[in-house]
Amino acid sequence: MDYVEFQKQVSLSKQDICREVYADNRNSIRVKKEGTVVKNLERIFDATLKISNKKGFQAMSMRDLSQETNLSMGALYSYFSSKEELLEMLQHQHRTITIRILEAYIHAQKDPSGKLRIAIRTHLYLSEIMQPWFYFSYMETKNLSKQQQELAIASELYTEKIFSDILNEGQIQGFFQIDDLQLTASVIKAMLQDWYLKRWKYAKRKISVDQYARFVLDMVEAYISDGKASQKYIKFSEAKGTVNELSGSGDTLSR
Amino acid sequence: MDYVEFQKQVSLSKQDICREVYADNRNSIRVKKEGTVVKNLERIFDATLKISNKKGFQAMSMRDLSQETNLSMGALYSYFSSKEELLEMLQHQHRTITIRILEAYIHAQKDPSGKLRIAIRTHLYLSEIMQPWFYFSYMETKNLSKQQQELAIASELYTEKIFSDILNEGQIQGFFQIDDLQLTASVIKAMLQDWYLKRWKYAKRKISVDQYARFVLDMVEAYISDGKASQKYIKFSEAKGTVNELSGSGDTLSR
DNA sequence: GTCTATACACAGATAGAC
DNA sequence: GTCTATCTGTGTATAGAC
Repeated sequence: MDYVEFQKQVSLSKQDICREVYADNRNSIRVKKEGTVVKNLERIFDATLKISNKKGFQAMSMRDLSQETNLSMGALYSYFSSKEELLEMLQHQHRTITIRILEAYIHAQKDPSGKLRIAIRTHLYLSEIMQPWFYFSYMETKNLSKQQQELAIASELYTEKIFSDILNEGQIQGFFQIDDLQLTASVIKAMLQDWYLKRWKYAKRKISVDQYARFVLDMVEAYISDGKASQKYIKFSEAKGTVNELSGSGDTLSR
Repeated sequence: MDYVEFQKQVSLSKQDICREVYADNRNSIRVKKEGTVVKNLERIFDATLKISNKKGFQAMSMRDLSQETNLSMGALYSYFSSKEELLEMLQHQHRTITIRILEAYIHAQKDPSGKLRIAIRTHLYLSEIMQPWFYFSYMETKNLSKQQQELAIASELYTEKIFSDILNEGQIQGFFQIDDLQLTASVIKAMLQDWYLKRWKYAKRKISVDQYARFVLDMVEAYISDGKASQKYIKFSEAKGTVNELSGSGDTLSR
């Protein structure tokens, strides 16, 4: 699987995301026509991510948002009851999508080597498609309430555990040779995060997400491989992995 | 060199830092008694880092800062002319100290393996001593002016170049075997950053900075080593490195 | 469903007493 | 050198017209 293939498979559109948000918030959103809601939520999310990722969510005023979306402040407040709620909607949606897609792809794999490979690629590819969402979630965690911060932390640890579970499985089955599973999973996450946190840098250098994925895999494999045998196995298994297609339609997220 | 040894060598105290800031800003700081300035700057910096790292610099009001420092708002404004200037002081000081100490330690090393090892350890140890400063600089870059943001980016790239230069030297001398120098330097940085960005996580798991340093070194060495020979060389060279002592006095930064 | 106009709380910053 | 009191702009949020 490469990035182009991943994009086709998930075809995760902005509309899809906004429809899902509407479904989850029918009570708090005062506007009732789905078409209108989806259209405006898309503008609101786009604008929020754009402005916040430039100068921070706290620094983005509702007047800024009003101008960027071409919606009045009154109109904005019929889609959420407070600025904080807008923040929570974005964070929640990001977490939900990430977990869902990551798990779907990993579960389609049988062996630990394939799982590890696909987990790393899926995370990178998803963060490529939804870069503004990933960046936003990371940088704006502080602005959440205590309660919502706990959720963000739990999600971070959960994702890490997905990786350490795979590593553990591979260790038990004798494919990997790892001293500290948790620490290994932790730095894998750090490398994945760098991709969306330092996007400007990689873009400037014209590093593609596939190049980066290849690099991370090489580095991780060099560390966890116990001699030539298991290393050969991993390299070989990269060729034969397949993934079930996932549902979705509409145009893709881009930025 | 381990962390305890590093701490003794640098003995980088809060007073030292504040004295330096005073020296750099004699014109803009209205208070003239050095003792008073140093004492109050220390309170101001402590409070700013504490509040900002919890809820963000933008979200910290001058009234928050006034309460935490036990200084009136009027008093605060005799140490800086605007909130933005306070931000710049912290960022500038952090960059200056980091570069100075990193370079001092690296230049004391002869061979690339020693340089790489000491560069990684020095960066980790310094970010351990000054964790609030590192975290702050990373998270608050957005709030800087365009001009100041350029400086922050330049600094980020400069640090990365320190690493890629070392890797390049090792490559030329035949110790390292690396496909992409820049990408390798980039993920090394990502791993170093994770240490101060996710401090809560490592603290909870009781991972010491020395454990983390050992782990990063192992991972990097596994990747850049070309067979057993060079790997042995690196491992061996770890034992014999020494570093010149650096000046400084007073109590150490802690948090 | 969206707009305009406005309430009112709080931000950063300063003047002048002590 | 520090404080108190206050100026003025901007923030979030809402009411009520259309």
